[in-house]
Amino acid sequence: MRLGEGVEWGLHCATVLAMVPPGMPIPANRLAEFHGVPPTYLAKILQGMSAAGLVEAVPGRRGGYRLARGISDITLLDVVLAVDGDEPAFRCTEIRRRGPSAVPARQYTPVCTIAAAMWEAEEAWRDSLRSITLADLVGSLAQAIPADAVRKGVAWMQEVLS
Amino acid sequence: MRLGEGVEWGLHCATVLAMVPPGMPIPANRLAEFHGVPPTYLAKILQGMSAAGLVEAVPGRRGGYRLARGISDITLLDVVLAVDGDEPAFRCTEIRRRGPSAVPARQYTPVCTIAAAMWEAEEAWRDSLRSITLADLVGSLAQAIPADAVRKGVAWMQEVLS
DNA sequence: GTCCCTATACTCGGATAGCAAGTGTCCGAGTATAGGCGG
DNA sequence: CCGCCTATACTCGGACACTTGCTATCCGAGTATAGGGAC
Repeated sequence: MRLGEGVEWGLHCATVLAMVPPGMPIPANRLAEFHGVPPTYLAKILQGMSAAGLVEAVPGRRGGYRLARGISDITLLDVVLAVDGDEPAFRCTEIRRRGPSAVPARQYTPVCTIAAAMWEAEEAWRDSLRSITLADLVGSLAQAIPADAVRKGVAWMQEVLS
Repeated sequence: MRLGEGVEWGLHCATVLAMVPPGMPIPANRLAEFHGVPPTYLAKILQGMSAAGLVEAVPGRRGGYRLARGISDITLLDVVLAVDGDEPAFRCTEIRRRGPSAVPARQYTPVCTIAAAMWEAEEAWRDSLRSITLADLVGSLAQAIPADAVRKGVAWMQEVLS
């Protein structure tokens, strides 16, 4: 199982957007520089988050991206699904109905037992991600980020957005 | 997030191996026919399960694959990790240490807060899969599989393995 | 001094290549079996 | 009739193509801003 590389970027960008003054848009270019990632590809990630209604794009000169909802109304699951897609990880192709033991379709249970177990596990994963909001993350990070890093980050932001 | 196609096949094969008389080897070719999947690719999947110590390969004429452990000692997580690999889905590339806010490495917490949250969710997923054994699956399937399908499957097995 | 207009520079958005990994396939090495042969 | 030997057919295992989707990039459409000019 593999999660796209962009998920990490999307999460970090959402965190940054949750830390700056609310309503203040930040260009994708600046977010890319801030994280040291390819600007053009990060733009694609942010487009996905915009399409999912997580962030809203502000066009024009002083434009950029800003959160579309409050930091308590955005969960980690929202970001992950927006970036990576909301298709289930386990794909059931109903192979139980194929081969020499196949019987008419109406005799089968609606969902395959194996698939049910796999999807239940996925639901546990989703529940865990759903239980953490950007607000929680900001709270934890306030303790975790080195003071010097905060200082340098704030200074850089104020400089490039002047 | 996407799980490989072979995971489904591996799970169904493990289930079949858990239902036949213990110690009885079944060739990969028969398992492929039984499930209606490409034989050559399924062989690759079973090789992975063999390398992981889940099933053991019996060479020679009446050979095939059989479970290497009791059906109560094999969990869904074992099968999934054997087929799909045990790398974590979320890959942290430590982008927090890059860009203009970077500070010396010793000032950072050992693990990124975001990565910790993601990995905790993965652990919930693993816990859910770990809690279900092949024995549990066999018990559930005994109720779920149509009686006609069982009859046809057993008859086919006895015929091709004669 | 104030208002309006225009040109600009910057932003997002979608369409376009490159590449790695999953998907699918093949052939060779090895072994238990089945049959035949000799005793 | 019994035991041994050989040839066979079947098995797994690893090495080899192909396709999908992730990764990365570019250029065009649209807009808020900044400056200049007119009143």
